[in-house]
Amino acid sequence: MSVRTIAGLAREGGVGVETVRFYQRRGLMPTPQRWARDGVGGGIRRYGEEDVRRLRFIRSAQTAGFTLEQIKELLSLDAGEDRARARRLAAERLAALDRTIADLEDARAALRRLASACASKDSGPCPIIAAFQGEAV
Amino acid sequence: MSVRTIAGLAREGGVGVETVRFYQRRGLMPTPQRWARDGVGGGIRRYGEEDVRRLRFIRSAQTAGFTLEQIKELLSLDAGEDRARARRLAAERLAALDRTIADLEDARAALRRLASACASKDSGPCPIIAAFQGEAV
DNA sequence: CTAGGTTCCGTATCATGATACGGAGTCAAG
DNA sequence: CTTGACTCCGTATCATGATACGGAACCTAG
Repeated sequence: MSVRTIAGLAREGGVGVETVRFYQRRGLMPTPQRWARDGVGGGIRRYGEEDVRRLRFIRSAQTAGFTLEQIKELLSLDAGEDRARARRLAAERLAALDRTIADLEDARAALRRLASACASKDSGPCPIIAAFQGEAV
Repeated sequence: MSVRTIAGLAREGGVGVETVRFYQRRGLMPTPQRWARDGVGGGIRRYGEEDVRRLRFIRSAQTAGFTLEQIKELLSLDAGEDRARARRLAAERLAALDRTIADLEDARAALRRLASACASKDSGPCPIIAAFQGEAV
């Protein structure tokens, strides 16, 4: 499985074909040469392991909260020389990520309060809004 | 500070005036009666503490990952009797939240790998994509 | 009582990430 | 050498959450 079409690439990356094409238009994924047959015209584009890794990286970086624009920059840095820039992007995202995780943990606590406030009985008012009020800011 | 206009409400809720109006259109925030003066015509709408709490709840619930549609339902449940439904929504979101937090922690680990892989020197290629490859699936 | 800042309201536009559509080209199996 | 699935490409549309605009009504200070 070293060479695949766009559908195979999409499958391995866990996205749809249209999404791969969307990334190509945005400059996040390469648009390889068409595999010309003997004569005229282009054929079908082929993709390799490198492309699968790249696609998976995009998904991971998205999870980390990078926007597609930032991911595009990271991809260009991957090959480039500007380690300082790469480090700075990583550090910024790391800080933002830590804030996000802290916020989500507050939210989790609120949800637990909500769940336990509504735990017993099957009817009667359930103070949903109140359960979210005691949050650390 | 018990009565305020939309601008005051927005400020206390940490959002813009247009956002409050957007929530009103979406049915997330009430559109109170205009404070009619003596005679004809409406006046300006006024908002109280209750509205501030409601607005802040919306922001918190958003942080918890609820969509505006789901938040709308939560708000209707807050006053209602269907504790079972409320509990189920909370449990579902809690599970999703735990998955999200786990994903973000993986992402954080990847970012740390990236930072340390690029730590020394100020130039030369920096294996950004590779830093994201060793993730727990 | 008038000038200015707000409010109100409908409608339009944006940003981000993705998905849909349709027609022409390509390919592989039968 | 056809048929049916897939590719390619441009363009259109969606979903979500938010912001902008513009004119009429309103309200308050001076």
